[in-house]
Amino acid sequence: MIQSTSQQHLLENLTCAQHTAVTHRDGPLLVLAGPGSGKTRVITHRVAYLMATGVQGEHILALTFTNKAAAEMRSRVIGLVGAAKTTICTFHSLCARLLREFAEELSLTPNFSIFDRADSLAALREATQQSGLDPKNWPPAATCEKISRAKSKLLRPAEYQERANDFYTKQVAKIYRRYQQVLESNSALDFDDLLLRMVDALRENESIRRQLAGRYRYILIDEYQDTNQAQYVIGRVLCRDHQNICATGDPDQSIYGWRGADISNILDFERDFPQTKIVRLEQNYRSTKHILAAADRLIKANKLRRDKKLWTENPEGEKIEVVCCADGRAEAGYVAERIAEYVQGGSYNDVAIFYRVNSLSRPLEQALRSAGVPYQMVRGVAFYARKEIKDVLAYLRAIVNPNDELSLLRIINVPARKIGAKTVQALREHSRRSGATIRETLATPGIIAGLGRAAGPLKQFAVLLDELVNGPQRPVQKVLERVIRRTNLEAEYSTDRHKDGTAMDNINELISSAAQYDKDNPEGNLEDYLQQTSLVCDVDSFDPSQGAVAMMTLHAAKGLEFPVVFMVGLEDGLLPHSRAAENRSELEEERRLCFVGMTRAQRRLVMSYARYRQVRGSTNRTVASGFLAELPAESVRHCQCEVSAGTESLAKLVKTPDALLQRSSREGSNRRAGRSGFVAGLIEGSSVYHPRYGLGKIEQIGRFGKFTRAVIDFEETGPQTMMLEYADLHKPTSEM
DNA sequence: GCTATCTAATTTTTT
DNA sequence: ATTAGATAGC
Repeated sequence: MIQSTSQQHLLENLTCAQHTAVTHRDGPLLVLAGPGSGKTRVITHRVAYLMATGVQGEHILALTFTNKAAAEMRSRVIGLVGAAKTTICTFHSLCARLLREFAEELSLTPNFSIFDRADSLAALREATQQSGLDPKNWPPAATCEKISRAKSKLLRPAEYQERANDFYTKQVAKIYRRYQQVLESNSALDFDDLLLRMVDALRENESIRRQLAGRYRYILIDEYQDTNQAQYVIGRVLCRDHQNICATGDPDQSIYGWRGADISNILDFERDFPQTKIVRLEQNYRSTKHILAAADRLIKANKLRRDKKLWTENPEGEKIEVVCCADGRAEAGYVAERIAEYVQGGSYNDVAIFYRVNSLSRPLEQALRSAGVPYQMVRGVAFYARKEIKDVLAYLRAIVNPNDELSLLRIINVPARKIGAKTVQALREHSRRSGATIRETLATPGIIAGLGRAAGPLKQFAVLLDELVNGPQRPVQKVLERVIRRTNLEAEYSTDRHKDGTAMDNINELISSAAQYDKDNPEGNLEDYLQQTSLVCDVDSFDPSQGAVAMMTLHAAKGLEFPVVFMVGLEDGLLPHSRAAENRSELEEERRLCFVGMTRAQRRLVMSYARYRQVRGSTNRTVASGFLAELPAESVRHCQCEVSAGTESLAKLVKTPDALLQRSSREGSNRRAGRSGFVAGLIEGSSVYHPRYGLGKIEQIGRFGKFTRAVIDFEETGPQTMMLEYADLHKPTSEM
């Protein structure tokens, strides 16, 4: 076969197996790719190769699970072929986009809102009450999970109800039905609906299916082991005509079973798609021999799996370190110390810390902060979950989607404009009786006038909304600024004794992200912007170029790699998590999670556990994770973390202060509200030690809003005013 | 209607 | 330990 130079260039430096996967042209292809085996490279080169051999870019669809992965893939494809019209995105954003495109044929309103988890919970609370049940006995969070699982298995309320045998499930079915009505009346879809409605569209509307099958002639799906039933059907139906589906994944890295991911999708791929070409990528280019051998041994303990051999030609490297620490604080201090020592002012990018549950990040944050180690927490959703951000976005949603009552009711009294619960209740009652939306009721002077002293504020609110709706709708940045100014949110958040002023910082951050959006999407509009913000996830916010240590959950770590990895909290009940230890398949998923974490490491891997761990305030004795015992002894070095680092070692330097201050948390950007009131029994005259300013005496101490404000006279620098948070203070140990 | 204080419930992972 | 929701007092 004659190949052009550009094609040859694409195939350079590929191993035999990679070459096969890249050059496979038509028909189903399954790439079983072990960790660090060059999977992303295969996908991107395959896309480029398809294009080099005559496939139009716009006929290629590559689906990922996170926007981050999509962005990464897109930039790598662009690096190979230059600008491409290829669709590379997540399942959810593809569906959101297509549902808007075909809204009319699907009798959907194109400006539908996308409810995130918090919105869904609110809607569920509503649905539970409407079903005559008390949310106390039917917690929305639990119901939400049930419904989500049902949806990911394509079970509608009717089918779910049919299958409900016990009382509890029957009630959930009732709530489920109601919940769908609530979504419907808000013109809203939740995350699962995006997939579900797409499945419906593809199954029931042959013309849409045809169009899309013609548009997307080559389909690539990454992390196939994490697809759920709905995603499986979407992939399968889209390629029915041409069978050009390329799935990549690794059954050993399936960690989303709890979210409805069905591992049998990848295991049964050959059966679903006859004449599948299977390519196995087992050579690892990422990790040292010790790391890979240990991870491989661990995963071999899983019974429900097909064995494969992972191997590498990389050097042997250092042994894995398994560290036993006294408690969580000592563990965090140890990690911080080791990082500082490893990096030595060099590149913090190289280091990552993983944990099973988010709550473990707290002591780590404190330790890193006081050790002066820059860090970055991968928690994108947390930003969009903040009150002030949700408030501003709710205004946008109310503008775009007049049926979105959830958003409307959220902001009807934000900032406070004297429209209280009673008035809202009355308003809803009127709407319910007349069948009109709240928005319409708001525009009916006759009704408003009958609502007593709230009439004025309601009228003003209606006028405000109209103004916003009729104002310019782009660029998004301008719309945001207008909303913030006109609604007085700006005044509310900046001048007000609003916490510590972070609220306005966050809003400003939102505005600059909107500006970025406008830049990236010259054709963008509000709907699209809202869609993007609702579909961001944790990893999306991770920026490896920041020069900071990355901290994230094990789930968020998938797909990433770092030269140095710390895994903390290797304890029974935490890394196999207690909620997952009940049955074999859940335990095996925990083991896969551990496997995923370990295989992120390139050169160094440190796994630690603490003998005592604080859970919800109280300290408990722990047992080391059973997974540690499954690692091969010859690749592991056990060590003991002798003294708790940080606080206690500091204490030894000091004569006898009454309290130790951590480096002030107000300095960093990662602020967290502390506890109110006076702390640690500090009074005027108390002596304190601060890691930066040294010894000092409290001259004045008092309350400042939620915080304690102290003027401290330091021996070195003289008097300083400091805001103290509970989290910043420690009692020195007694034996000094 | 708003605010400050008390209480109960919570924590597995997330598109 | 932290936080959301409930309650009481302004």
